[in-house]
Amino acid sequence: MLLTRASEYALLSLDIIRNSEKPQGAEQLARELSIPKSFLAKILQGLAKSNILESKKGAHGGFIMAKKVHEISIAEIIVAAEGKTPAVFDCSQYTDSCPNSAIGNCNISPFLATFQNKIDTFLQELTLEDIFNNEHLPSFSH
Amino acid sequence: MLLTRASEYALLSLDIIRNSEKPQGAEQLARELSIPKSFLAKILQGLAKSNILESKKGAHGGFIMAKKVHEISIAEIIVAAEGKTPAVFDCSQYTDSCPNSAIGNCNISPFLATFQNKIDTFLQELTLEDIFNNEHLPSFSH
DNA sequence: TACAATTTAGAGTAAAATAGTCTTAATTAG
DNA sequence: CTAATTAAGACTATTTTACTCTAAATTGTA
Repeated sequence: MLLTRASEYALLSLDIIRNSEKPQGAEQLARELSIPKSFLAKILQGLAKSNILESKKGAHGGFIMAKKVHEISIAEIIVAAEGKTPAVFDCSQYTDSCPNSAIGNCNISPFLATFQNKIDTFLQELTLEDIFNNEHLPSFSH
Repeated sequence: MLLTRASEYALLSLDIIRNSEKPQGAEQLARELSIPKSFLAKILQGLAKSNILESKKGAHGGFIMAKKVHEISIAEIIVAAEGKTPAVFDCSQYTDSCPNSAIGNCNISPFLATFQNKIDTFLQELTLEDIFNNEHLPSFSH
């Protein structure tokens, strides 16, 4: 799978946070979404580090949006949640077992690069605002 | 990652087989590509079952193309190699831990469906002929 | 000022997926 | 008949995913 639960939880959390006035705590969000609190806390930390969320420590603390929803791309959310760009196939991970030692330069590299680029572009052009407003999802008919 | 080594090995093997007159054996292909023979054999079996390759048993046996390269989509190669369609994120795998028990029907479902459909379409429209001929790779500029 | 509620950081763990291996059986050209 | 090959399926090792746990730092409020 291209995405893991980290991205799922990040997006579901952001959907709640964007609609809240007060800071939302990890525990509260975890309860509302029925997902593990410790795991969610880690993910929210990542979103805060990436300046998608702003965190408030201490009593009545929690997380609020650090930017407006139309200023946040889905790409940056996923990168923050996953800790890396979601890859179609990462040759560089297999440096010592690449057939022909042709990393990034074999016969299937152009295809992989095109495919990866297509995904990157799609995710960069979509904002957090778009995905909760179906009409704004880009069509894929052409 | 969306794809595993199975798809990589399948595509690299098909690139050799499509350019060969004689049936190519698993051992021969594995040597040429410097990849594990037993693993490759499994992948080639899958391609044969999916009617992408034709297998010839016995002495001087091996694999030849079962169809023309322009009749084989990249989608069907990947499905045959991976044993399933490559998924962006498969909710149905988490039936008993879906936040809100809203499988396929939560707030991020429309986004996931659109994303998945985009990938499916891209792979279905590409043929084995296309990917080794860079000029035919669809542009991603628009 | 003390305390309770919170985030932060980092190490640790269990389950699942990936990337293989190995063995035995079936088939077939020569 | 035999050597070369694919087919099938069980098995194993490594890596990734999906968490948990603990201790420390921060901060609003009594």
